Amino acid sequence: MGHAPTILSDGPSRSRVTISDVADALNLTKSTVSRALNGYPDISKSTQLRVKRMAERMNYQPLSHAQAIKTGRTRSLGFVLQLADHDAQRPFLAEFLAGLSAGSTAQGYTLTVASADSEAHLIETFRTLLRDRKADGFILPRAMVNDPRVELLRAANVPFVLFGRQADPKGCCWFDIRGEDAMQEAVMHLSELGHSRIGFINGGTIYSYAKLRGEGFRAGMAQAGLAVDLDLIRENAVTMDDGREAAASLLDMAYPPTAIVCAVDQVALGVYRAAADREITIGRDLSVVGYDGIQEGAHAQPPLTTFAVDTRAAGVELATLLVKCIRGEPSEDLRKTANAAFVRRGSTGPCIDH
Amino acid sequence: MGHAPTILSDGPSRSRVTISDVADALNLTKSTVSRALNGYPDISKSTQLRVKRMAERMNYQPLSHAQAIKTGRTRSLGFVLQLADHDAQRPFLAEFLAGLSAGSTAQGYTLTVASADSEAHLIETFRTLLRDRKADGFILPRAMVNDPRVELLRAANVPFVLFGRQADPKGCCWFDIRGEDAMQEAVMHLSELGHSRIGFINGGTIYSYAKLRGEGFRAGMAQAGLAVDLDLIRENAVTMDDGREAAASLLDMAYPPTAIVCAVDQVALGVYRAAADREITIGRDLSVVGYDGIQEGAHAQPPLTTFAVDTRAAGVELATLLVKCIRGEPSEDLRKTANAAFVRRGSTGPCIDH
DNA sequence: ACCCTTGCCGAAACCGGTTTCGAAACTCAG
DNA sequence: CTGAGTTTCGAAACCGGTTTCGGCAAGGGT
Repeated sequence: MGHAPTILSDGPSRSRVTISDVADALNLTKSTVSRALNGYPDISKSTQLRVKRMAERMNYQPLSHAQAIKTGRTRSLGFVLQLADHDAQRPFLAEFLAGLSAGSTAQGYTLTVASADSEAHLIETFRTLLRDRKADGFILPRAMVNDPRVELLRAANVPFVLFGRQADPKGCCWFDIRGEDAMQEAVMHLSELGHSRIGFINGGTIYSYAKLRGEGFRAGMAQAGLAVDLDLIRENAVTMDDGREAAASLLDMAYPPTAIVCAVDQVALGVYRAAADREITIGRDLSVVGYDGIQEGAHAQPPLTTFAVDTRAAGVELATLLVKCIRGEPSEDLRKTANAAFVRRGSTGPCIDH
Repeated sequence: MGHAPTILSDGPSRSRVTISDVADALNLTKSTVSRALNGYPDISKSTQLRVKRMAERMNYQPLSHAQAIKTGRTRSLGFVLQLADHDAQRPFLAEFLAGLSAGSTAQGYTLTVASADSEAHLIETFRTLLRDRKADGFILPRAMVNDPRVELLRAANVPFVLFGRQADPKGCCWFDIRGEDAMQEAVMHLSELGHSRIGFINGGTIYSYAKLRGEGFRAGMAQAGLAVDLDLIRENAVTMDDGREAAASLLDMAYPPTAIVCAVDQVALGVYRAAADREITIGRDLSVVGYDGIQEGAHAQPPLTTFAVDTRAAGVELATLLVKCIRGEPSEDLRKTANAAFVRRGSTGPCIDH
């Protein structure tokens, strides 16, 4: 834990170790030191080693904005948070950001955060960020089906990674959780409990995950040998109120479903409310499965059966991918997915309908 | 919404407007342009105007990292988020960060975010951030009583602002919500409802707000003409589980309180659980007041009476203060507080004890 | 008419790096 | 021993700004 002696000498003499200091210490020129540290082939192996050792010993670290002036790269990753999609990302944000910044610093990058309140403001924000070279690449949370950010960055030829997938993968890197697999598994779980009238409340239609999760639900029904009843499907629910409303319309049907799969935990909690309004006991009269793994789910009554997403790990992964993308690795090699973890809790139980 | 024509010309020719371009356009040297834009007194008013107009017209914006190399200032604000204090800050983070970044960009600054998982790692993170000049100043959330961040930055003579106050104000700027006033108001509210046995569950002892809120509670009791019963006071509760535990010990007393004031909403929700465990109906058998204004409070059963904090506005305020601090305004002038807004909901009701 | 300010601006150094260019030294074949 | 080809490095330009310094012209006092 011991760090260099005089990093922060008091007073105005807080001068850093510069590349010239390293050069002087070795009786070399700074150009040689620079090339040695950057691994140029015209520096002998031996001096390269000498330089790297000395740099280490002197605790030398190039000033990122000093190199940026010539190279154009700041060694920083950009993240623009949108205030529009309210509750959707709020609970995850802390974890996600923690992951992002941890991943960034692990790669020697910093994280620059900006915000935008409207969509127009959003791409304007990207524009100025680009113009001022504030970031070498961007992390785009919540991939959308027609994503203006993707269009902009693709056109500008700036590296970016998506949290979520994209129909047109051209130039896209991404990391995503296979929500479709989770939906499928949810249906299988319910089917094994004896449910056959299974409702589905899908998430925000503008997001690319909605289509996938819808497909996952259908795949699950097919695998369980159940017919999909379109009357039991609702789309575009994001908030708790959305969920309450959608669930209301399902529960008030003549033959209501005995189980409901939700693409989003918040929505599942809305289903709880709709059920409470009708004195339906969740876990007994109605089974509910969510997706996301938010805290409130664990504390709900009964605790929500759901799929936990490791948002933190996703952040780390995305930062790592983005740095690789910036370093020039082909984007086809930079697409990864992972699975959510099924968390069985009290909101699902055997079907007692007939 | 029209922006400059060729900000992002495709291909490698995406050259920006530099200071030399502006100089050439005016038949001046770049030194003159620089001094004109920075308001040096040795440039005539007329040319200063000419330069500023032309810079505007050409959409010129100095490259922050190019100036940083000489000035040492990056025009960016640093924010280190601590992963240790879990739930405490999670719900607010999105709003807070939105405020910070909005405030930063409004001042022409960017926001650089780093993270640290332990306290040792925390100050190490600050050290490298300082060494690499990643930020001109720092926003410190959750002021603590003995705050290592304050000591470090004070010693290094680096500008910073606190969200929260500090006992030793030397060199400190801050913005804070007057939680003590809220606590006092909470007691008055309960007293007016007829409560006299009022419990108090305070927040994390390491944070500087705890002492203040404790004083506020006592001030409220004094104002209401009630004696403070030390048996009804609990300290250092931050999470929901903490709250449940503290409430349990209060409710299991021979003469339990008829109302409980909580320094933190999460803790208040823990009180809900403890009450539910004992089939005590909140709002009727027991009144509860929280503080923070988290969403879950509004959705709880019954909705939680609390004090809403405008976290977003706090972020904006802090960023603004920090920029002023960086610009050299004396820190004594940079200390502001605001009040939380009382939100009366269903968790408080008349005392029906006797 | 002369000198001394003062106002205003250009020239040039500088910040901490990167990158191009050319030359010295060292190889190796003939 | 010589000449061509390689390594390996230093010198210097450059990136986009800031800041110091000095000079020229206008103004003011005597």
